[in-house]
Amino acid sequence: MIPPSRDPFPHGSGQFPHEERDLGASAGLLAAWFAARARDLPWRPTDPLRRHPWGVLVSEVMLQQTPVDRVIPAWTQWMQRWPTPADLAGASPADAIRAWGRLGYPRRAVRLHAAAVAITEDHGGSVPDDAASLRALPGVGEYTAGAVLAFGFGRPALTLDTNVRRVIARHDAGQEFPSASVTVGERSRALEMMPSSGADRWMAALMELGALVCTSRAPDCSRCPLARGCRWLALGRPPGNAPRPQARYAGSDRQARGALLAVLRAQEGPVTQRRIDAAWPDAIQRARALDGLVADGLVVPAPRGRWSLPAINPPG
DNA sequence: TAGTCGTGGGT
DNA sequence: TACCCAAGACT
Repeated sequence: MIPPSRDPFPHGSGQFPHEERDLGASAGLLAAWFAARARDLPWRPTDPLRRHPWGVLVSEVMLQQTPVDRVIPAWTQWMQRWPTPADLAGASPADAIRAWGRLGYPRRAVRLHAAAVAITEDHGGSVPDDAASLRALPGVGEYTAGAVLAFGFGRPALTLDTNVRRVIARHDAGQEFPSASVTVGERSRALEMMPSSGADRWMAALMELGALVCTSRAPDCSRCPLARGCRWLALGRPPGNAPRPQARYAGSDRQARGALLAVLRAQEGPVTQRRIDAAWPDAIQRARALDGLVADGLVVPAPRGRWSLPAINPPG
């Protein structure tokens, strides 16, 4: 059940006041803008016949909460080193964690490696092209599965990421921010608006618009191709339900984990407990962080009380 | 569902 | 200086 106050369309789509000019009706304007302004990102092949689902999957996992500018060089090196899922599956998780570098949220590297193993063992080395199989891969949720289907295979799949959801919330619902999580109403309305052909480009264009123009903090409505039909702009851009702020990072377990893992990444072999102890001052928090890293498969115990990145694929 | 999980650049 | 934010997934 959706709390009425969180649903951007509390009266249902049938009574939507601007239904005659929602985003679906502006697809042409959006397509023209995208053709002129889309960034040339390396995982976006200019030739639709040369789609690369593996490259798309790698990019989408890297882009989970990490800005595009930092993903580009990491993705390029990753794809040169592991051009197919089988190539990555043949490497160790430790190699993947080190190649992940400082993209952040390194559990994603472990999951991407595990996904490569699953693709190799269960799907003949080819990225699966159905939603259920994609969702079964480690680290692949609703958004990423849709993105692989749409951008990797050209299928008409929803990619309701934070950008798309923000553009829809503003343009169609007149609200500054979308709700905390995707609602069933959002899915159904987006499906209704999705064009019958070129749905993948429509999703990519909405995403690009949210990333470049309709940004979270400083939207530039003067450069927006959809400004004329934007309900939020027409209402005078009223402030809305701001998303919950992130937890403080300084002094957090996350920072402790990052400090410990940085030591493991920098050294080729196992690391002594002394080196671990020197990486974070608080012993209680340090132990908690190390436990978490082990639980996440980022660190494994080594002989003589030492610690290392997982050099061998875990069983299962 | 709300909390957890990195990192660095922008304001 | 302190936030704020970035193509989410998982529990």
